[in-house]
Amino acid sequence: MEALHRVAKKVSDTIWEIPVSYKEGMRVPARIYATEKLIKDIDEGVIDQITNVATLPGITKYALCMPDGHFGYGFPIGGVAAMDVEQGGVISPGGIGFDINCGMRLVVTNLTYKDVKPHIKQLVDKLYKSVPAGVGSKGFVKLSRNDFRQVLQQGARWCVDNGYGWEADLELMEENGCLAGANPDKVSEKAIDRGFNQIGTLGSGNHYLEIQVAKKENIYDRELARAFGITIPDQVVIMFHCGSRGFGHQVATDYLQVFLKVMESKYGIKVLDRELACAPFDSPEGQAYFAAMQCGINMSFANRQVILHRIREVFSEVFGRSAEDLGLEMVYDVAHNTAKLEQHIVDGQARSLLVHRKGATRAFGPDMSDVPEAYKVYGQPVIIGGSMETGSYLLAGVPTGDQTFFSTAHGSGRKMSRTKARKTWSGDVLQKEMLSKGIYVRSTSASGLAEEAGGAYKNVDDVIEAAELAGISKRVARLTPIGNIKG
DNA sequence: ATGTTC
Repeated sequence: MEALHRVAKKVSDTIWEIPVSYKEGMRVPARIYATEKLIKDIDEGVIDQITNVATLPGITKYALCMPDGHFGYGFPIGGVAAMDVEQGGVISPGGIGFDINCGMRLVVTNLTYKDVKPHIKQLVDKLYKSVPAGVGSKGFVKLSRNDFRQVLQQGARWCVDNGYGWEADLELMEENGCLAGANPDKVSEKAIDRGFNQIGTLGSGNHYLEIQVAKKENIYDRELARAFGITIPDQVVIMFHCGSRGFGHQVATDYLQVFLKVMESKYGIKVLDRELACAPFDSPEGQAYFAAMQCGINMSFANRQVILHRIREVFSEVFGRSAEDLGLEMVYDVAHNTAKLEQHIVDGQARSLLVHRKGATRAFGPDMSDVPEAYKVYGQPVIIGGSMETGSYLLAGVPTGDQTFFSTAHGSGRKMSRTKARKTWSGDVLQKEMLSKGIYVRSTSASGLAEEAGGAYKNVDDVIEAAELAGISKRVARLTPIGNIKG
C-alpha cells in the first residue's frame, strides 16, 4: 500500500515500522507484519488504528499488527499490545474484542478422507442439527442462572464434571480451559441473561464448524504433525471457531460504558478514539472488567467443550463406533480475543505485562509455561482458521516469537467488507460452487454465507508465509475443508 | 462479533 511505504520504515521483508514521530502522543513505534504482497490488502485504517494504540498508557516496546490485520473496533483485528501493569498500563475492551475468547479448537480422528467421504452429507446434516448456529441460537444444555455462574468460574472443567467431555481434554487447552480470576459478581444480570442458554452454540458471522483433511502432501513438519496427532495420510480432522456469544458481547458493552465515564475524569487518560476506552489495569474499574472478561474467557472455553461433546456424539452415531474408538481427541484449543497477564523479558528485564491479543493467537515457543507436557519440546499448537473455501492451518510457536510477545495471526483476515461481499456473491450459488469443489456446506443464512466467501479474505497461504518468514510461528500442516457448518 | 440499531 502506498501509504504504508510512505510512513513506515521497512525493518525486514516482513516488518514495517511506523516511528513515534508519525503522530503526537505515540509512546512506542508501531509495527505491521506483512510481506510486500500482503501490504496492498491492508486497510488504510489499520495505520491510523495501530498508531492510536501506540499512544495508550503503559504500552511496551511496540504496538503490533499481525499479517492478517484489518480494520476493527478501536484496535485493528490482528492487534497485539502489551501493557506494563506496574507502569500505569491500561486494559481496553477494544484491544480484546466484543467476542471475548473467540477462538479455535482442533480435534483429530483416526479416519481418512476415504472413510469419511461417503458420510460427509450425513455428518454435516447431523452436526447442523446438533450444534445450533446462527444469530440468537440457544443451546441444548439447560442451565439455571446460578449454574451458569458456576460455568463462568470453572470454564471447561464444569463441562467435563457434568458429562460433556473427557478429563484428558482439559490438558490440551490454553490455560486448561479456565482462568482463575473470573468473578461472576462483576458481570451484569443482563450479560447472564444473554448467555445462560447459549452454551454449546456456534453463533454467526465467521463462526463455523468444519470437517477437514490433512492431505499427505500438505504436511510441512512431519515430526510436529505427529506430536500434535496428525499421523496418517489424508487424516480427517475437525476444526471449529466460536466464542462467548451474547454474553461476552454484553460484558464488553457494559465495561466500555464504565470506562468512558471514568477514563478522563478520574484517571486523566485521553485517547485518540473513543473506541479505545480504557482504564488503568490496577484501578477498581480495570480490575472489575478483568474479572468479568475472564468470565467471558471461561464461558467460551465451556462453549467449545460442549460443542466437542456434540461432535463426538454425531461421529459416534454416524460410524456406529464410540468416540474413543474413532480417536476423536483434542489437538488444542486457542483463544484469539483476550488480554492476559504474562511475564515477558523485555530488553533483558522480566516484566509483568497485560498482553492484549485481538484477532491474534498466543504462540508460545518450546519449553514455555502453559504449553502442555505432551507438546513442551515442540511449542504450542496454533490453530488458524482460513476461509471455508480455501483452507486452514495448524502451526506451532517458535523461540523467536518473543518479538511479538509470542503472538501470531489468527486467520486469513478479511480484505473485503461484509456489505461488498454480499453484493459480489450469492449464497445459494456459492453453496453449489463449493459442492462442486468437494465442500458440502450448510448455513443458517444465504447472505451470511456470501459474506464468508473465500474471495472476501486475504490468501491464507500468504498470511501464514509472512508469519513464518517473520519468525513468529511455523507451519505444521495445511488443512483442506470437505464439509462446513456456517453460523 | 452481536437478541445484526438500547
